[in-house]
Amino acid sequence: MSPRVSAAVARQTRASIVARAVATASVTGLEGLTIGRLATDLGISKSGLLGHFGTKEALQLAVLDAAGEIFWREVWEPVAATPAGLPRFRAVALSWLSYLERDVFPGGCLFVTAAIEFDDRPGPVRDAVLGYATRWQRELLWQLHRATDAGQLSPDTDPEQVVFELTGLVLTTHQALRLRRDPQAPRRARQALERLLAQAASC
Amino acid sequence: MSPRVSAAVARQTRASIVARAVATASVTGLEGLTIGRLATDLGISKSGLLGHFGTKEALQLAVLDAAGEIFWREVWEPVAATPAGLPRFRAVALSWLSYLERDVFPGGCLFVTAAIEFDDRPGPVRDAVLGYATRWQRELLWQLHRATDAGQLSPDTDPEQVVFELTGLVLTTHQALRLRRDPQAPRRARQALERLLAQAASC
DNA sequence: CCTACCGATCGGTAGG
DNA sequence: CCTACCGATCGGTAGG
Repeated sequence: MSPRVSAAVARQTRASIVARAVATASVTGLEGLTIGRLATDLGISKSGLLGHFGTKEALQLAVLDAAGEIFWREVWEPVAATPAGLPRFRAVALSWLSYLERDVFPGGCLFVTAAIEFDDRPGPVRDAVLGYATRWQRELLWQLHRATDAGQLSPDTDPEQVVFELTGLVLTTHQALRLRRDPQAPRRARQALERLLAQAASC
Repeated sequence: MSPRVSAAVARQTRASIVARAVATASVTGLEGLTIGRLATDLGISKSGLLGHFGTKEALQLAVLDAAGEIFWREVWEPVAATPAGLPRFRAVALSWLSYLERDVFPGGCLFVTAAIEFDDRPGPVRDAVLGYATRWQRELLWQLHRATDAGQLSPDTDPEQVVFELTGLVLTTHQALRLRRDPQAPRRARQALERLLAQAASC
């Protein structure tokens, strides 16, 4: 028996579901996603939609996966050619802030939202969110280690401290842009970033 | 005819509902609150609970109000006697971090959660969250202005920048404590705070 | 990918 | 007339 639609069409349908779900979840959160609403938006049935994932949790994991790919493409890839070490770290940090400014997701960064939503809910979604955050942090730490190895930053620099503070600048920028609608935030963040790097260069 | 229960008992019932809702909402978010679940937890009926507020939105606003009082009591009051200006600003900042560390709410700071949850949902709840955030920011700005007036910080200091960065330290500490379960976060935040203040003192 | 349902629960309101 | 609650149910929707 052949399936009613080809595997290629099914893949395309699944991709369109995930794309729509990523946009929706950035506004409502991953828990705020509902199968029925999403199906109606896409003009398909609930069961037709759910058939691609099995459970709502599997859909949430697929959304995180797709959001991760978008994040990588929008933040990392534009600066991947920058020389490794301090130049690349600065470029990535600025790219991260630019990504917030460009409203890549309609409701702000999906990972910022998901981290708050699932920090107290053990399970595969929390594990996935933590996994993405950890991998991103490791990427940043790696560039900082290369920067200290190359003498671009002081050997006294604590890379974890720098990443901790950069994450704070991103989170406060996110809040200022989305809650306060304050367009000055990225400028403030860039200013703080330069002080942070200057400090790390010469302490 | 007299009411079946006294106004005093009613007030007490309402207070116990709000207290429970604050704790629940810090974990599930303000939208994750449900009348039925809350009523069951408290051993009362849904309609008995809802009679105190009228709508779920009114309950959410009551929860924010109660959380604001707790925040004020836990963060501001312990340091209210500190001399105004820089000493009080530093004390408040440390108190804010200590409040995160002490797990005053079981699911982390309710305002951090609510800000993410409602930043894209216009309405009275968003307005209230923004209002609390703005008042808190003004309180911090006021101490910084007194600090510059008293010569405790350089006249070149940009108070809004300092509050922006302090907020970032609080948010990254919140994420590190709750998502990563990293107990080192408050120490990192205090370290960054001292550098931030030292910079503002002598630029 | 559909229609047709399930057990349950949603926010909110009826009369008593 | 008021309040604070009850058991039951309103119209709809949840995940499956």
